[in-house]
Amino acid sequence: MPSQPAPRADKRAHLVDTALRLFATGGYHAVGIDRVLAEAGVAKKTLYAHFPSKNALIAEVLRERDRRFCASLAAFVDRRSAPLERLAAVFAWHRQWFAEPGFAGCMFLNVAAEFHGEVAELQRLAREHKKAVESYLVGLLEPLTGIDAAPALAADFNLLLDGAIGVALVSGDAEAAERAWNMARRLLPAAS
Amino acid sequence: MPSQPAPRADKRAHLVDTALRLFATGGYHAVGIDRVLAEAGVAKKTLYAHFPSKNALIAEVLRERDRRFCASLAAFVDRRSAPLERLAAVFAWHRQWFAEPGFAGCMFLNVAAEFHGEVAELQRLAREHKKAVESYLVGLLEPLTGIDAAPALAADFNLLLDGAIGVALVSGDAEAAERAWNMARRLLPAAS
DNA sequence: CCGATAGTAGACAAATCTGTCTACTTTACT
DNA sequence: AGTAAAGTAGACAGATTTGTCTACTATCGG
Repeated sequence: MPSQPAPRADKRAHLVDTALRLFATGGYHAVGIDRVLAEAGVAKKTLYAHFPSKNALIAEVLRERDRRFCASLAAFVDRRSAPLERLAAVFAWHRQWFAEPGFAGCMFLNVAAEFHGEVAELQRLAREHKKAVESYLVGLLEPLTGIDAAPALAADFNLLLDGAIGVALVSGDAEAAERAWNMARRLLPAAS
Repeated sequence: MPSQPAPRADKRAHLVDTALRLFATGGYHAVGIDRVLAEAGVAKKTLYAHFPSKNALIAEVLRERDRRFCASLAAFVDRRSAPLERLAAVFAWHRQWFAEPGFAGCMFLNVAAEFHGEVAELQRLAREHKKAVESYLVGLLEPLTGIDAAPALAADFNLLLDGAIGVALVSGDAEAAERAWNMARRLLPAAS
């Protein structure tokens, strides 16, 4: 079998990894292609061999960010077994995230803020990510609230998480995650 | 009396007004100085006679946005007299805002997302705006919850509003404001 | 009426941005 | 070993960015 016809695909991953880090902490417009290339140690031609444009790179960065976000969150949650603790872990995970040194908000909220509407693909990726988080919350809520009440509460909790992100971004206060969790607990039907 | 030594100060206001509109719907990096000047019908030299840099213009835009935001919200709230209705009006005002055609999120959250940390002045203005909103919420909550419980609930409600802004921005759903208000009601100590 | 002030129009500088292209080098599979 | 794919370095084009500067014009107070 011909195995891989494109064996140099690790450069692409490194490029996306570097771009992810720089865009996350520096913003999409403020960080230029040349900066990403210099930091990654990759030639400009290689970038445009893998992606047709900067926006296409940003789109791939968002897809990668979504993968890492979901994987990291799920791993953190799966260290707990009790349903209420698993739900609490979502907020605790956010709290850790906010306290990271280079925290600069949610890449999906930020992309919506910077490109809002102009680039439909990026807007779509942002919407899909938030939808994925909400669906994940539904699964965590079902054991606690039953299958009927879970979707509405998941939307509520999703809003709480976005609110915590906004507060943490502007005020720099990682405790926003705890504030959101305290509100979430009070909104649960009949738990401690 | 010498009345006004600088009678041509209305150009400045027009400049800020145009910049406010364009930055709000187009983003800070994406909208260039030339675009603002063309739209305002003002010469470049006039801009730099009033402001030392683009960032200084952005700072003034944020100050103006804070003034208008607070004035518009207060006027909307003051049409009600019952404390609970006045509080509900805050969320209803946000709902109207989200449904406006060019809605593109909160200019203060967005400035934090685009410049996060680099430009200390802009970050400070964002933080102060959110603090002002929270203080306003304290005043609305005191008649409902007493003077002791109000500050903590105001911080909670502020987080709810930021969450609604985030959800509305990404999903385009103005109903996020109602969702936030329904959560807020459930968090009030002893109201309907 | 006249001079100072504030404005316009727009050229210009210097940097920076995305994206293309040429020439050379490394890598890997057969 | 040799060939084809993939990467590097970097010049280059063309547009766009912020900010400065020159020359001209309108307006207003005294």
